[in-house]
Amino acid sequence: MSEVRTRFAPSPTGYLHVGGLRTALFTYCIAKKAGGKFILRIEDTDQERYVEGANEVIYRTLRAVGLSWDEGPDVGGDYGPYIQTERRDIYKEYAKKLVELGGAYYCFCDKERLQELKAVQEASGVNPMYDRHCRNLSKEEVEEKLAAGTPYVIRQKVPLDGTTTFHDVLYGDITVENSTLDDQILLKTDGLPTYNFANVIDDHLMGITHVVRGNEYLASAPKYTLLYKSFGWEEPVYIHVEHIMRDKQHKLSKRDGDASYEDLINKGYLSDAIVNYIALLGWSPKGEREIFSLPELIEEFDISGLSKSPAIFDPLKLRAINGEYIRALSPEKFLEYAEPYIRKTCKGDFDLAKIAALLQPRTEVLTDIPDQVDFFDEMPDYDLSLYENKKMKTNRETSREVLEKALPVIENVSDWTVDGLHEALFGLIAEMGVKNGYVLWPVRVAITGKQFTPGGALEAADILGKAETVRRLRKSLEMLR
RNA sequence: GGCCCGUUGGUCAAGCGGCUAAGACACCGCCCUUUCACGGCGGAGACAUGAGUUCGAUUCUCGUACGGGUCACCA
Repeated sequence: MSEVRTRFAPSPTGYLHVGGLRTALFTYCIAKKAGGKFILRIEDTDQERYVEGANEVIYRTLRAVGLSWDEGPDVGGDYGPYIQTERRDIYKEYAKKLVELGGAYYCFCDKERLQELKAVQEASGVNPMYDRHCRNLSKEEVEEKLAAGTPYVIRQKVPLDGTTTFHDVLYGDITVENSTLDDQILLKTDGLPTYNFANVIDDHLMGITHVVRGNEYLASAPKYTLLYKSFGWEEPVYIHVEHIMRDKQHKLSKRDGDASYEDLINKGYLSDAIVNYIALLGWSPKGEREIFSLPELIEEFDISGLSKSPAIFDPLKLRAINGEYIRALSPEKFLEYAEPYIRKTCKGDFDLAKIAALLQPRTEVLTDIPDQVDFFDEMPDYDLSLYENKKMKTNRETSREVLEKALPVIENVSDWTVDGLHEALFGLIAEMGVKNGYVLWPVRVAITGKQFTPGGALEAADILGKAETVRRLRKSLEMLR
């Protein structure tokens, strides 16, 4: 059996949609699991949509997630070039060959005629299709127009009757009537191929064995099958994957602002978590585990786990998975990720490692961080009602009393560590014969000014330092008096 | 509209003729606990629908409904 070769073939739009990324991921896994090759090909035959620097976005993203390609534009390979605009002569050659083989023909209809035709067809409720006006031009007529320099396209010569069947791994055999198939354009006036032609030529020439692509190509797949037949080529294995949706009705789209890999990174998600999550959309592993690194994904991946129905992208689930990844990070690594976010609201000279340690179990996405650490630089103005806590049995009165007792105790702490503070305050708690929260709640409120904080009174005091802690306690006590 | 495809809890999903129909996220409750988290335990919640095949259908077939895709010199 020959080597498995798969390809990811994005068009450079300057934007890598998570749906595309997921397709790339599945494609990559299929190749790697089989010990095969993963190829990157850039489909840039639409010159009007050319976007400067778009290829770099693709390279950068795939590298960031670890999908390394064995062959591609920047790394080369035996089947290049890997950018379609650099292959235009190849397509032309094969288009002409197809004409000779009887699978295609020259068409000289201009866009105006086509537009009128379409308008008429639509008006009469007929499915818009090319009327095959040029399908039966004589060889002489064609030569003549060609010689005269008439602009032309090359169209596929679809059989007038009969059916075409193609096979998809997930959907099985799908059969359609040839009469429903249009004589689609293969080679455009500008000499470049359409996707419909280029993908067939390239996949064949590049020895692609498995084609993974979005479900939107399902409808045109029979036309590709016909093309392979005309050339006498063997078809690759097809795997059409369903879309990732925003909700039941709409695909996840650019305008939602979280449809690209980079959008997600900017929202504070970790690369590995994104990959892990999107793998779970439309695919499910055999067991119950759902956290997988890329190598584990390759190991675990199986086409039979792919789903035929669309999956709705659930940001909440991504958050949860991201949280798992964050918690699994080493403290050092987490600090590295967290520091820029901490620094957004906490500029002071604090022990960031300690802050990060408190943050790590409380962070699902990195962007959760700034709001959690905004009290370190300066205590926010807070409402005294914060001292009222039913469960702790505290109110403003009890808090004032407690703080009055706690202040001297805290001022006396010489070992300013969580342990030292623990010893001192728990001493007071024991002495007073009250519950921990009765003392610790008001202390925490008094030095943080917040209802919720990462860590408790001891941790906050430890990080704030003695001088600042005492200053805040005094200030809060003033407010309570 | 024609053609193609899909439909298991709110979401992702397992299931491949016989199960009390997994699991995860979210939700609710309890425990842990100095807040919030983390962690632990428990709970509620689903086979779109109608026929047929069968001793037996979530699973097979057909219809219906709903949803999606596609009908470009875009990919």
